[in-house]
Amino acid sequence: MGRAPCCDKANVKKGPWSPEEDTKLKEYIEKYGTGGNWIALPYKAGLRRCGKSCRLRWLNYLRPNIKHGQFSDDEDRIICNLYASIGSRWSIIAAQLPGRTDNDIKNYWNTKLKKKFMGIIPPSQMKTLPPNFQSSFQTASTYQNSINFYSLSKSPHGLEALSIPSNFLNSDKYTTRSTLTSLHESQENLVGLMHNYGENENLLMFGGEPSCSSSDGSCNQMTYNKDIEYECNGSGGHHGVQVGSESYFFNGISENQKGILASGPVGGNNGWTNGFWGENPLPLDYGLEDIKQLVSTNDCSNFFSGETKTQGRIMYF
DNA sequence: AACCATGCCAACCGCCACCCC
DNA sequence: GGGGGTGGCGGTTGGCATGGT
Repeated sequence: MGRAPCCDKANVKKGPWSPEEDTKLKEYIEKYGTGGNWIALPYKAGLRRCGKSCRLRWLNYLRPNIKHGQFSDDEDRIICNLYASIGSRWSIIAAQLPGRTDNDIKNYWNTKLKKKFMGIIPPSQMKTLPPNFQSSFQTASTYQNSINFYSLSKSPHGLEALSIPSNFLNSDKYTTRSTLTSLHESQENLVGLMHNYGENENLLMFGGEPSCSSSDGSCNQMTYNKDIEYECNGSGGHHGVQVGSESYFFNGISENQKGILASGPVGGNNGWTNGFWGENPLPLDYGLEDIKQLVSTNDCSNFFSGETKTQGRIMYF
């Protein structure tokens, strides 16, 4: 026996709202409020709509001070920063943008921002890449100037922004726009460097054989797997942790902003790492306190809801 | 002009957490 | 304590608009 529906599906109207329905709903809520019960509201307001539909219509369109239309550069930046930090928690992101709804931001991200910051590699550059990486990889060649690593961890430090010095990178490796290997090696160096941060449980690990996977066959997303073994610093001091196969997603390329956002499982269930590095990385300067609070109140092993916990992600900005 | 592909966004669906009885 | 009802959320879909061939 399935779950009881929230309304009588046979007798409710679906689809776009008419101006008359909008007026009815708006007038009712302005006069009586929601009464804390959306399910009963449509009946009281004389609407043949599901309560959930009324709620959505009010929250996303009818309520006062809703902002529609063009997103500003500031809003873009905030969305990207927060997405980089907390993922697709649209309601939390929307809370940082007065007048914007989670649905609006979600649509905006999915239709525009994602493409803006995770664009497809131009065909001219694709030729320069090894076949396996074509349409997946722009290479790390332009990211060498500085590295910033933002970590989210379960450590007592909570959220930390770690600046990694530019001389960390071997510029020879990083200035050749060639293969995944150079990036791979640099990333392994990064792991070593992160390792040196001592108390943190945070580590970032890359490696192994790339493979292309994409639901639409366009191959603009690549999964990168490897059986790996590495050490991390746990709360009890240094100890070795062996980890099985790990996957990272490479989600496209952008010419506009250079950098990488990465996240991945660390030490089994011991932590979760999420980071961004690159040239002129977006400053993580907005909503940091909010994020800190989120981190402090959330189990970071579940921080990326909906993600397979054994998988990580990489995105290009 | 007609057809097709793509973009966009409002709305829906289903899951889950929370609250109250 | 637990079970049902509800709200909230994120993912997905459907249909209209626009652009390209």
